Amino acid sequence: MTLPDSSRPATIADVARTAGVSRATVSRVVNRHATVDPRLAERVRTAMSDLAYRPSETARNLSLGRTNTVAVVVPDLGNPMFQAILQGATRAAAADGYQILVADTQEDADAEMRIAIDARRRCDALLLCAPRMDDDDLATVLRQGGPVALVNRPVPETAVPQVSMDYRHAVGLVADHLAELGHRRILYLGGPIASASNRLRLAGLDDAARRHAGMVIDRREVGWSLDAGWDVADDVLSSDATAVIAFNDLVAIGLLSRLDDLGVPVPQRISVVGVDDIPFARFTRPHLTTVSVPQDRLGTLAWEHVHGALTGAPAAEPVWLRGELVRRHSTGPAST
Amino acid sequence: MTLPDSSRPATIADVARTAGVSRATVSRVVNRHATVDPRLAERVRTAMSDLAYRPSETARNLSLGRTNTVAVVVPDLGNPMFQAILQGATRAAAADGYQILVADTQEDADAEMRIAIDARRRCDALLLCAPRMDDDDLATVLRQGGPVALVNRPVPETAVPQVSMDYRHAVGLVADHLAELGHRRILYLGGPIASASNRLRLAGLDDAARRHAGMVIDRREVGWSLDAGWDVADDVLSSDATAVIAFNDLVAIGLLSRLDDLGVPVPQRISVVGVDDIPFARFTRPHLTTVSVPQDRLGTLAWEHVHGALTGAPAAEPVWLRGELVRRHSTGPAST
DNA sequence: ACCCGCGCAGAAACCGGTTGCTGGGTGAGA
DNA sequence: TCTCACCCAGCAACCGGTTTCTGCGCGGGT
Repeated sequence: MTLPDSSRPATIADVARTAGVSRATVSRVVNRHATVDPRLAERVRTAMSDLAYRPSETARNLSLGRTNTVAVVVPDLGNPMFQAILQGATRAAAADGYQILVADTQEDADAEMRIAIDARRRCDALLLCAPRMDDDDLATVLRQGGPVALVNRPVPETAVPQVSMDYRHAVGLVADHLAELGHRRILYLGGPIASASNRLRLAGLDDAARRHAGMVIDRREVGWSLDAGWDVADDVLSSDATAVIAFNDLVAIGLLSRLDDLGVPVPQRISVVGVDDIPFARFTRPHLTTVSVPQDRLGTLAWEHVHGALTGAPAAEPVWLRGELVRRHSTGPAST
Repeated sequence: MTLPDSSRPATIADVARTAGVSRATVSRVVNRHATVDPRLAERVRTAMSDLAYRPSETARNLSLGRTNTVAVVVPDLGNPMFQAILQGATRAAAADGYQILVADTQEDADAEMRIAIDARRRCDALLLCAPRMDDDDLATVLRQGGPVALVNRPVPETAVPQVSMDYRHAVGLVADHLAELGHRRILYLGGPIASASNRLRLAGLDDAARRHAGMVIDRREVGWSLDAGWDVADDVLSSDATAVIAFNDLVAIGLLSRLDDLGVPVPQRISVVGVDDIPFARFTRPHLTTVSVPQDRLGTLAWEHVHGALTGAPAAEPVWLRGELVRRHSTGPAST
């Protein structure tokens, strides 16, 4: 009997030879298939541990036509929103025995399709987070086949699983809150114009303007980051708005910080409200009024949809998640 | 000629049959190997695009014995530190044509070894971030073979690539800064006692106490989160410390927020300093004095080490990254 | 005693690529 | 014109598993 070279990882053939059985039998023992004679099984097991045998994932991927891996494609790994989704998806997938391949498109809408298709080829399914690509490209990706779930990118077809935050509703909540406090001149600091979630927010603002007579909502496009909020502070002060709705908590926090530096009292002079309720929102000065957005739920739900599709469950209906207003201290009665 | 079933993705055999050549030739065309007759190559290329052929990654993984994928194992995907490392590694790896498989051990030191070995089996290399496992388990993982890089977990063997933040040095910087401001009674709010980076900080504190006559550094174990900082505020105030060194910026920010709520003036009554210089540190009230830690550089460097190992470069020496003091407004002269 | 059926293990095909080796065809040189 | 060499494409083996199918052996029933 030729001893297997100990420098090379043991293969199923090594185990079979050592145990004096066929590869098929080793495979059956490993996968607890069918019935194998207990004594044979025992011989196989000792051979496996003697050789420190670990089945090759690569080989079984090919043989089974399945990788137990799912790709998550995000526009920017530095964005807390996508970090939360990634975390939710990773943990949920791990509980079902799946691994996550992560791809960061770095906000490049053109590269996005290529990256998504590439990632898809090594994985059983695809989780697209707020894809920036246009509808045509998205359709191309969907046509590649294999289960795909969309997060925060609603599309008309209901056949593809989708999970989205209802930002339209969320923005409505904060607008109503501000209206109740007597605000009529409101400034919206928008995020990436191309993003679907920004369009939803804009729709929510339109709804609100319709609901509340006399409400005027001016708009600026600033971005989604702390710095964006900081940079826009002077602009905000030179407007006649009594309240600001920020694209998200990051923008709101950046703005709050700058206003504080300038000695502007919030909410007495101006009210500021965010969206997302990220952990930091509770630790600002003043504490930020915002809308809770269960971001990790987005990831978890998206995983459940994909997992359902992988296990042959019927296609799930699109899901819209709604947040709740979190009243803290950055909003107050209108100053005039 | 039997038409390939269009519902099933085309394989290399389908392309070969359609183009009237052997699979070997198709493979050579795809990989631009050797010289292929231009007319044949053209026939193959049209066949490929007709059939929308995409080579199976799974199959080439098996054939080439390589997956072009690297596993990143982190204790907690919710921790900004690891998010930054992951981002750095992902982008650097993508630039070299590699993908990242991410695994979250959820701070479970026992499961960590299993997760790491599992992830390793599907990947070409392993990036372990601040592993919580003990030295024996770590040695077991390293013994599995394949390139491994350690981030923020120094080990004596220099053979294994490692990249670590020099928290010992960082803590020394803030301690010196506080000493200069006249502080002698200092409170350290420590993180997870098991973590290597906490031990480094403790060593840094010992160094500092030795350097500065009369300096007394008391210690509390509180954790690493915003809430941890918030919860410990009363305890801090009841101590006689004039300055606090927080485990990281999160703890510092949580503490600052609570102190602000309590009306405690910072830095007049007490100085607070963090470590990491996360983006939020610039937006607190008062702006947080801290030590810059290029967290994404950790990820980038770790990738470079792993990539070097994968391409047969000689083992790189362990790297220690040093930060710089970032003076902002949460520190001031000692109050007594 | 003979036959049938069943249970278990192995032979072999398969997953979809890559690659060493071989042989045929062509061109050049003598 | 004959020979030799070289270039290119195909055959077949291989990567390391899984699974179908087959055949052997044993037990029970008549």
